[in-house]
Amino acid sequence: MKQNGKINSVEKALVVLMAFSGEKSSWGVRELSAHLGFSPSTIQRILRTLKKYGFIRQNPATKKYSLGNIYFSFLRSLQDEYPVTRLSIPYMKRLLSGTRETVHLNVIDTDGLSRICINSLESSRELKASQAIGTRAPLYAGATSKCLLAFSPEKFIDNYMENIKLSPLTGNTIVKKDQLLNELSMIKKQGYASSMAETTHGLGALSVPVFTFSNGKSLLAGISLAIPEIRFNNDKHRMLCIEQLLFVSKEFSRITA
Amino acid sequence: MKQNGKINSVEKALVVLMAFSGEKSSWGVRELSAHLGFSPSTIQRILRTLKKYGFIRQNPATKKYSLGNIYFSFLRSLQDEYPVTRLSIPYMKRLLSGTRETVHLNVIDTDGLSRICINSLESSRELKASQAIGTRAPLYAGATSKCLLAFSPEKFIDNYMENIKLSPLTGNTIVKKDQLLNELSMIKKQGYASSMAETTHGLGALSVPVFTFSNGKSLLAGISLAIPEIRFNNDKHRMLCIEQLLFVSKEFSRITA
DNA sequence: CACGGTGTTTCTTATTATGCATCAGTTCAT
DNA sequence: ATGAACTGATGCATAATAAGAAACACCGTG
Repeated sequence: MKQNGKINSVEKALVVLMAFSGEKSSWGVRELSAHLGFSPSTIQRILRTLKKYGFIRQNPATKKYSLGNIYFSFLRSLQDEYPVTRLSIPYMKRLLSGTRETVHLNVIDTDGLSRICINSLESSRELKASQAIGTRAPLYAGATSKCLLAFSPEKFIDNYMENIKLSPLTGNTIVKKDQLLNELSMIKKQGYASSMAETTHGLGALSVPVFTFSNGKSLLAGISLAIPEIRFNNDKHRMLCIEQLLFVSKEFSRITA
Repeated sequence: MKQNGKINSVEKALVVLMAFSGEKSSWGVRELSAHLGFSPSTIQRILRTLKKYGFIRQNPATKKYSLGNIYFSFLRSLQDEYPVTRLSIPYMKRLLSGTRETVHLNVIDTDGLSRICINSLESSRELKASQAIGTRAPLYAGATSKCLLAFSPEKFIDNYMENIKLSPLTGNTIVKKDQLLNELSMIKKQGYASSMAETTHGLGALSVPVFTFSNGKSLLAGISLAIPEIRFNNDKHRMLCIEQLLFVSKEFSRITA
């Protein structure tokens, strides 16, 4: 995780901050110093500043640092940023009770290269897919990604396809561009996207788009079901899921029309 | 909002970042410069760096800056920080369906001076209280705050009472320390806290504590119902709410025992 | 009691953040 | 059209400050 190249103090602070978003949520000064390759004194000073503003906290007993409460304040503003989060809640609930599968809401990330999960309702079944808020995946793999891509403006798709390299995440990931383009046009025709184990082994997914019509039709987000393979392969169950998704996709558009 | 006194570059970046968590979620360079009192070039450079790491985004059309998607990644770590978030979900759902009032989960903030809302399920009624995630309130006003304070360790309460000044938020806010102390001991006796319009006009609240027993009994969070005055004054409804809260408080403690 | 481990601080130097002035667009009223 | 008044973005010289080595203070432990 060593950083190389010139990097200014603000960047260092952000890198330090991001270290708390990964697998490890609690760090000591020297530990983090070793991990990031900045000197302990630098790390210590950055941590002190971050602490001062509530971005991280320090356990008084163990002296270790972990994430602070300030992020809860940002969440509220993010929901302003994505009104779709609020609007989609009733539909997601209906899907959860109607299919008993994990429902999640995704948007194309600002980078234009990945989708990011911005809301999730988990199935109450014993065997279920989990899809945590904040999860990212490349925009070419998985039903949700393909769905978002398929219903994006043509020039976005063209630009994306030109610049992307399709590296496989599993054996099922689509790696040929013409195959992906074919899939996209099919998705657009049938109104939903489907995938099996394109990002994660044993996990299938179904996804539909939701639109806004405030100034011209434009894609807001994708609503998806994440379904364990064993249930995904049950044709009757999968059909039921697809039906409900298509219904939600249509209903949602009525609201935002 | 002018900043005075010495402030280093990292601090400036954090102040800039925090400007996006408030009422205004979208800023231009000079606009933010005027608001914070930093020079436009400084603001511009900080914004560029924040953008580079995904903390903020820039609208390509309007050139304005707003919050980025990175915060969703922090959410997962925050849930590690507060396992109570996950644990309390089924109980909160039960309360919502049982009372049809807005349910929210709160913890004492790191500063030891306020409570912060870390989860919320909104009532589906037409007239309802809203309690957004990230909301803060001083630890002396409102049912939730009083509840959290009442069930904190004695030395914490003592220290708090010594240093705090009770400024009224509404006409109903408790401003006398001995009166507050009396309330606290009563809350501890009856197992729940109650308030009417102590922080917001027309809004009542009921709150119970949830504990962990992992190493000695200690307060984890407060679960609360936010209830519009008209329904709060209905004795039968209020009693029902209190009953259900007390039940949840007891049940939760069985889980963490 | 010394050792190895924390987090934290001091101090000097060299790095780098700063703000002025300027550039490069956009918008809008003339 | 044209120019004025915005906007965001940047090059440059200088002054402010971030950085790193080393030391300090503290805490358990062998």
